[in-house]
Formats: sequence, C-alpha cells, structure tokens
Amino acid sequence: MKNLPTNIRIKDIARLAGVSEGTVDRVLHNRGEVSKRSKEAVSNVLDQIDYSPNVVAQALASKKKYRFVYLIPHNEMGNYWTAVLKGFQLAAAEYAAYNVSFNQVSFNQFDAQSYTQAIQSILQDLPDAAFIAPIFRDETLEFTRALKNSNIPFSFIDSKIDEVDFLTYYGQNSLKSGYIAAKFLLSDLQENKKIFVVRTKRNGAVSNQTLNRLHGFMQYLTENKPAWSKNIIPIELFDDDEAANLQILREATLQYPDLAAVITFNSKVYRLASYFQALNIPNLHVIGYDLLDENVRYLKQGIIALLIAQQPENQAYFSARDMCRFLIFNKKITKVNYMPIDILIKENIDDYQHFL
Amino acid sequence: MKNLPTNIRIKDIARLAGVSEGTVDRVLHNRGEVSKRSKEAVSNVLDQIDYSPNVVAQALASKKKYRFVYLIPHNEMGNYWTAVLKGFQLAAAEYAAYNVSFNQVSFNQFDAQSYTQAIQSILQDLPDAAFIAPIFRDETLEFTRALKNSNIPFSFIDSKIDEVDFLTYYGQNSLKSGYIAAKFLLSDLQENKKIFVVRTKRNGAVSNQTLNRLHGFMQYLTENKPAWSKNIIPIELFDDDEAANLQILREATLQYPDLAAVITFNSKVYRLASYFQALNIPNLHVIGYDLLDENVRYLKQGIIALLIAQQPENQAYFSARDMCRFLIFNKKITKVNYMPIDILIKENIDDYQHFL
DNA sequence: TTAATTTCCGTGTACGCACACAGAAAGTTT
DNA sequence: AAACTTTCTGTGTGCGTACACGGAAATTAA
Repeated sequence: MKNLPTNIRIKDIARLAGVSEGTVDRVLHNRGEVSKRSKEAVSNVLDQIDYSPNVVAQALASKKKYRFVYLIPHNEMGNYWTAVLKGFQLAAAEYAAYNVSFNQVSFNQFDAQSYTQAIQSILQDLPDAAFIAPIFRDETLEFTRALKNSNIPFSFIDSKIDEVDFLTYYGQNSLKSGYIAAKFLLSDLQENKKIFVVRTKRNGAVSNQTLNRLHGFMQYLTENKPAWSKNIIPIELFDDDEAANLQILREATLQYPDLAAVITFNSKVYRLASYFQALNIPNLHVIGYDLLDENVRYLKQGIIALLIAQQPENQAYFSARDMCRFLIFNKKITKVNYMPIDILIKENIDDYQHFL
Repeated sequence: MKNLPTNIRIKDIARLAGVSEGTVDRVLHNRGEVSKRSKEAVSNVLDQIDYSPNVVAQALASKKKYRFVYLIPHNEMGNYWTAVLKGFQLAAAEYAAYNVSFNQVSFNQFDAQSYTQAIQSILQDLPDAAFIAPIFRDETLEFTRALKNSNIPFSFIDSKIDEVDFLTYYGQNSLKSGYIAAKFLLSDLQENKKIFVVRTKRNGAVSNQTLNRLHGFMQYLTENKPAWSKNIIPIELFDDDEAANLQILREATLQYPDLAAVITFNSKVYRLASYFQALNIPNLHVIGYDLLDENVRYLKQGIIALLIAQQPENQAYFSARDMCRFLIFNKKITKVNYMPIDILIKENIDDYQHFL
C-alpha cells in the first residue's frame, strides 16, 4: 500500500517530457492540437509515473457548474421520503464547494400523471445528472430513454429497473427483507398462533417494494414452516378510513383470539400500532418497516416489536456522492448497492444513526 | 432551507466594507494589525452577510500539512483491526487532497509495554492529531495528558475513557450489545436447554469490551428470564491450545447433552465454530461478535447462527473524517457516537457493506 | 516642524489546474 | 522563394484564499 504524496504536478510532467504545461494539459484532456511527437513524449512520462490530478485545484479552476436533480415522491412531514430528502441535502452541503447544486422535483406517488408532469419539467431544463425513485415503470423507461439521448447520467434509489443503464442503485433487496421479517417473526412464536398480514390499498395500487416483501415473507414460510401457512390471516385495510379500519381489526381479533403477531410491509405500521394499542391485545408482536418518527415512538413503547430499516438518508447521500465521484473525480463506482437489512428493536434503536 | 450559492468572496466583503482584501483576511483570521475602525467596518459586513469561505480554495492556498497518527493493535491478517485499518486508509485517500497524511503506530494488545513504547514514539514526533484505541487505561491517561499539553486533539475508537477530553468517540455500547445478544439468543430457545458462555483468557487479561458485553448479557437474563440462570454454563478456554480446548468442549457437551446454544463475547467465534463443527452437535446456536472473514464463512454455512457487528471500518473512517471537519473545515461535530448494533444472520449478511 | 517609530493597510505572489490566445513552426500554394 | 495556411505550443490569466512585504498613515519623539 503505497502512500505516495501525489505531489506530481502537471508542471513536473511537462518538465520530464520536455514540453510545456499547456501541452500536457491537452494530452491529459485529449483535446487534440498536439503533434504525435509531443503526445508520445507525454504519454511515456504518464506511463511511468502515477499522476492523479489535484482535485482541489481542479475544482477551483473549473468553471463547470453541475446541476443535479432528484425526483422523489412528495415528502409530507415525517414520511419515508423526508429521510431521502435529508440525504440529498447533506450531499448538497458537502459538494457545494465543487460547484454542484441540487434541485428537487417531486410528485404524487399515487398519481402517474403527476410523475409524468415532473419528468416533463426536468426534460425542459436538462440537468447534468438525475436521481430517480422509479415508482412508475413505463414512465420511467421513457424518461431514462430521453436522458440517455442527452447523455445525462442517472441513478436509481429505492427501487430499480434493470433494463436500463443506470449509474448506481441504492436500495434494499425487498424479497430478502420480507424473508428475514418472517424469520424473526416466527422464531419466537408458538405454533398454531395466528398472524395477521395487513395490506393497505390506495387507488388500487400496491407498490412493487411492498409486494416483494410479501413474497419474501411467504417464501420463508413455505420453505421453513409450511405448517404455519394456515395461521396466516390476510387483512385488507383502507388507506383513509381510520374508523372502518379499527372496526375491521376489532372483528378480526374477536374472530381470531389466538392472534400473536401482525405484520405490514409498508412504512405505516404506526397506524397498526395505534389500532392495536386501542384494542389492547397482550403479548402481540407488531412488525413493520422503516424508521418514521411515529414508528420509532411505538417501538420504544414496546407496541411495535421490530422494525426493518434501510437507511434512506444514506441511500440518497451515497447516490449523490457516487455521482460526484463519477462525474467530477473520475472514480470507479459500484453499480448495484443493496442496503443492509437493519433489524431494529427497542434495545438497539437508540444507537441507530446514519453518521452523515 | 436557503440554498444560497455561497458565492460571496473575500473580495466582495472588502468592497462592501471599503477596505482591502488583506484587511478582511486579517479580521477573518483575527491576526491583528487592523485599526478599530477597519475592524468594525468588516465585522459589520460579516454580521449582515453569510460568508463561508471556499474550502476548496482554502485547501489549495494553505501550505499547512496535517499529520495524523492512529494507534491501534497489530492487525494480523484478517483480525478485527484489519477493518479499522481499512477505514483509516480510505479516509487517507479521501483527504490527501487537503494535505492530510496518516501514519499507523501499532502495538501488541496483550502487552502494555508495547503500548507505552508506541506512545513514546508518537510523542517523539508530535502529530497534528491522534486516534487512539485505548486498550490500556492508565497508559492512555498519561498519553492524553501529554497530547493535551501540546494542544493536540485526539479521538477514541473502539472504547473510550470518559475522564479525558477527547474530540470524538466511535464505538459500540458493549453493555447493550450483550443485552441484545441475550435477547436474540433466548428468543427461540426452549427452556431448560443449556447455554455455554465461553471465555478465553490471555495473559490473564480480559478486555473491557468483552466484560461489558458479558454484563449486558447477564443483565438481560436477570431482568427477563431469571429462571434461565441455572442453564448458563461458563466455559474457560485457552488462547493457544486448540487440542485442549476441543477436549474441554467434548467433555462439556457430554456432561450437558441438552446444550442448545454457545456464545462468546469476542471476535474469535470462528474457533468455537470449528470446534463444534468437529463435535457435530445438531441444532446448536453459536453466537458471537464481528464480521471477520472466518466468522462470516461459518455464518453462511449455518454453523454460526448470529453475529453482532459494529462497523469497524466506519468507526475509523468517521473518526478521521470528523477530525478533518474539525481541524480543516471548522464544522461542528458530535462527541460520542455509538455505532449501530448490527444483527447479522445468514440471510442478511450478503447485503451488509460499509459503503465507503 | 521635522524626524523617528509604530501602527496599519494595499498589493502581489503562490497554490495546481483549465483554458484562451498569440505567435512559432511546419506545411502548402503561388 | 515568398506568401499564405494549418498545425502546433508556450505563456499568461483566473479561480478564492493565505500570507509576505513594502510603504502609507498615524503616532510619538526630537
């Protein structure tokens, strides 16, 4: 592991190659106007030494401004996307010195048309890079095609579409996270106890993420505890009718007095928690996703037993950081990055931070 | 959230205050030779606008070289400290452009004298900052006193000593991590099954970290499952006698045929795993700490059931990063940073990375 | 009032790189 | 061989800050 001081400058290369700094610069940036003779002289030197430009000086000298845009669902106070937003803001602060500016464009995640509109506004004023939460598949395909045509790099966060050539993806392996949820849920449960699997529909749409988690959950079940399948009770709730939901659950708990656990595969477990707090069922394990403030509150109270987290701030931050490393610093980056599947319980929630 | 372009330069302040750039510079850096009149003029402008220096230009102009040194135990191939080392190396690459160079000083973690020696060598050639894994308490106290005298900031990693004024600490809450280990271990265990708690002594020394984890473990037990206490079987192994260890465990397993779980509180679970692989006990839960390659291998094989991790690379990296933010960028930083208590099982180990 | 100090302040240069521009060298046409 | 192109290359300037230096202004001494 060489710790070479990297104090080789363009000036040094010029001297070694017997040409001027300007010529070295032209060779380095491949912008022609160099005789074959000079080019070879410089190349030879470059082959022998290990030159890496001083990024600080580069940033200072370069007038190039980078405009990044991130396309995410509206971040209503405290929902999942608030965390994503925060990650981007942190990256913005970090890379402001490198002439990078960030712009948010958001949409209604339950309305494809608002997504299309958001895309249009981005295409109107082409940025230098884009970060996309590809909630709507077909629209995203079209969008990325347009970006491709304009040679604009883009990254996916949260979920991805494999068919297109994105720069990076940060997100969780949803199937596996459902699988793990099942493992933890079933590990300390007595057999023959009932499990509610709660789904909430809105505009008839269920997100891919949510669906995959459910599949992972069921996969664990069939692979490891096939006998338990009969104990899984699917429950459907409304997105916007608290009273009706409470009634549905009240009836269900009466029908299944041997209820031991409840799981939902989206981030709104706190609503379940509030229902069950009202219904007051002892020793009930409520499990869900993501560290919304409300969820964490119920976790600490012991009403939610376990949360699976995926570091949304870091997804956004790393995504932005990698784009900078790619565009500005010419570094190699990893394309697909699965976030750790973090298991949070009352006892380790306090130490959970994202350290940005 | 203002996204102001921060394009206010010293030159602008000078113009607004009706003085020269040099004067503004003198005021900003508080280095005197400025009349009261001028100083006030500049201060007034500074109060009204929101100036933050261009860190890139600062780094380029500043000839100040920062020499950082990190003091950690020898990183024998693949042990815990290899990961810490890696974190520092990544930080070194990241901050090389800011004239920061890193130097490693290491010692034998089972030999206090080697620690003292290492300290001496550091004090001989004072660095600009130090990172310390304070394995030996008294020696560390003396060391930090010397650093304090020379106005050299330092940070702790892995463990900390509260009495001294360190800059940051990154590490795990060991007590709590033992507590959580107990919770997971006992959740899916049948009552009346035996649990081996394995300790390994070396030179008669047991690390604080390890001890605290054990305490946390026992705390959970007495708080939540007091009846289980009688099932805890303490086992003592040798640090360097594989054959004897195997024999001890062979006898113990014969004596306790209803053995269900084994836990150790240091990172060398892989040795336990290999013993029990040899002894071939079905349905045994082996639990331990840290993601050494060997540990991960056994985890994937299903021989180790659960590992508790603490992101040592990130501890080192963040520690170094914070020092830079403090010394170079004048940013606010958080003093005590507990690392998340990561729960790793076969199913989520593949997605576990540190993203640096 | 002038000379000698001391205090104060503006200008200039450097950091390493990007990029413009003028002018040298080489090649082409008459 | 002169005039004209085209190709090539060195120098110079700017990015925003740090810091040195020389000299102006203010203060004190003569």
